[in-house]
Amino acid sequence: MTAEANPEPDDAIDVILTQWRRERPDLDLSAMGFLGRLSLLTRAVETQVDDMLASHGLGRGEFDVLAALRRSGPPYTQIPSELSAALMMSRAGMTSRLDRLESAGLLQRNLDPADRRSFRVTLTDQGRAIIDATLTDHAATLNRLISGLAPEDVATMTRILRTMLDTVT
Amino acid sequence: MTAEANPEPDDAIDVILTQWRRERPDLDLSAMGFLGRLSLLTRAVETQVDDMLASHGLGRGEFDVLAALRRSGPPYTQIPSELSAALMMSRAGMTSRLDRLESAGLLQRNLDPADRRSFRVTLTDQGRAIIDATLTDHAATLNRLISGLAPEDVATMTRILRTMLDTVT
DNA sequence: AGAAAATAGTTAGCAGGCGTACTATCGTGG
DNA sequence: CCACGATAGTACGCCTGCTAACTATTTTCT
Repeated sequence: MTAEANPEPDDAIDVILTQWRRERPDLDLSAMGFLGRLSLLTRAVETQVDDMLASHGLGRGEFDVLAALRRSGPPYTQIPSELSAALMMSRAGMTSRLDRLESAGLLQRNLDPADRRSFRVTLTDQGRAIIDATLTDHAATLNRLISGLAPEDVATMTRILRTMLDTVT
Repeated sequence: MTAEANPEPDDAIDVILTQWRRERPDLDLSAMGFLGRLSLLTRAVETQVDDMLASHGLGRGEFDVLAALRRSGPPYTQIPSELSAALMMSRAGMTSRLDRLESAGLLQRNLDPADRRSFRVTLTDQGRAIIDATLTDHAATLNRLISGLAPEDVATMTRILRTMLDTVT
């Protein structure tokens, strides 16, 4: 590999693909480069988001719960099953997230007058303040992460990702 | 939203973005749709890969270790620190992965003649057989996941992902 | 109406990461 | 040449997710 002024130099994934070509020339690697980079990028994005959230005292799980309540609009109330379904996680996991957030004073569990098996989970004023501040920072962080991309590339990616999500799910 | 024959109907992310526009019209959401779909897609891909790996009796962590050893070529040997660095994880986590894989008989830890602090981790014949069979299935799974995409879309995505990885990392 | 099935939430125990602290060994600057 | 900082691996305890099992309640079906 002695290319001069190669516009796309080898990255970590290229190195791995070269190894596979040598060791397993029978494999069709056409998807591996794409999906490997997808995975690496998601990991990098999540790391940066997690750092930003940590500066607001939140973990990603907690942030997701507060954001789901916030975007549902006033009175910022959902029941635990709705939240676990919206965030694609187990109800047991939601129980412990809610425990943490309630201990931190960011939300309340009140009795559900319509269903005595359930609760009404509501943002406190403090929770509302924290999620609103964090969201401002969050949007800025995400925008910074894509700032190196041409706007048409963002549009293209969005279109393709939408297609893939449709077929994969 | 009463568009007829909309070529791109609303998906889960569109619904969320609509909520944010109503609740937080001050936020610049241009990155959120893109990165939200990126995250969802990665999650979907990982779920499918994990299911495939489970049918070979492997977790993703174990698979990654075996694959790193396999693609390093004969004699399929690395030291634990190399592996933890290559897989971007802590050495403590690598210790427990290696414990599991050694108990399962898929690799061996031998003394490193050159450095008595370290070990030489090597695939066993059984480990070699399992990773080779799993890799065949893995490549097929990844190719199936992108089978709904036009080849030029795969190339476009790869180019953009490469750019982003460069800037984000 | 009443039995049976479904649903809501929690608890308990397991899994697999991480950071920290520790021991053993290596390498290097005086 | 040897003391001391860096490095390799590990044990320990914590965190946060999961599944399974359980109780309480609601819904459905006959």
